[in-house]
Amino acid sequence: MQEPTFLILAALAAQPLHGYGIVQSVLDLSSGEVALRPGTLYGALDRLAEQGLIAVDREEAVEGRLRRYYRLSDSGAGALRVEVGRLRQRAEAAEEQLRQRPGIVPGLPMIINTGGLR
Amino acid sequence: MQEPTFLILAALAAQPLHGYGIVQSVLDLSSGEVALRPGTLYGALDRLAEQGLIAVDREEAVEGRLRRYYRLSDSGAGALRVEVGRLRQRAEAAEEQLRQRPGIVPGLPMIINTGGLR
DNA sequence: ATTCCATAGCTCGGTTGACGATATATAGCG
DNA sequence: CGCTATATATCGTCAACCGAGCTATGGAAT
Repeated sequence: MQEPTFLILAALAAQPLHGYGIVQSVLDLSSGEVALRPGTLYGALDRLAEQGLIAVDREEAVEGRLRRYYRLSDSGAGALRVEVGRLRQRAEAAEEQLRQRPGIVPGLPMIINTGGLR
Repeated sequence: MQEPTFLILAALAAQPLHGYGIVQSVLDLSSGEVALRPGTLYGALDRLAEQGLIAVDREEAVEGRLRRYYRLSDSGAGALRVEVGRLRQRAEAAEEQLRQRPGIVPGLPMIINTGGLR
């Protein structure tokens, strides 16, 4: 699961949202780092609905415009929880590796002949 | 950055490794979940070297077979640290959303007429 | 008045990156 | 003799993300 997909599920975890609301929520959840493009959003929404991780909650007509609300399904919440665990585990493993990373080895002290002695 | 790429960088963080060694290390780091295929590995290795995140450390000839060791560059280590931070933040944000998730609402108590009164 | 921005939805084509399959080659084990 | 492990590499496919573009309304700014 990629980042946009993960964040869409996360956005829907708290409450049902319509497309534009998801974009706003994801922007918020990602500290402004992830701005979902329409292609990404609707592609993911179709895919996730097909997989049963999300479902259409309801459709509202507000001022002539249609608002389609999506809701996270129970299996979607499960998938999200699994993914959160993965992220945690990966982050920890990587940090442990970085801790073992050899830093700048000082080596033998360097003696520079400045030509001062003659 | 996707999971395989992230794990390759993580594997190289502790010490230089050759291709097959990376596969073993990634398997270990991911609790046995991620088994890198050759296509993924060598594709990623080429890409990461091109981006300057990794570099060829040395080449050894062991029993006629070539072993090409890769090493994480400083910018690669930086990229990995940034990514670890991202993962942490995403996991936390998603968990907070899940905490806000409405559970099973009990609703009004159900009164069932069993037909016992008459 | 007109332009711009925010809200709100959607389609299409391109690119990236992961994946599966396949190939090659050696060593060791059963 | 075949299987497994070690070791590297290529090819074609596919999923997913991205950018660009389109339609539409309402309010604010120019």
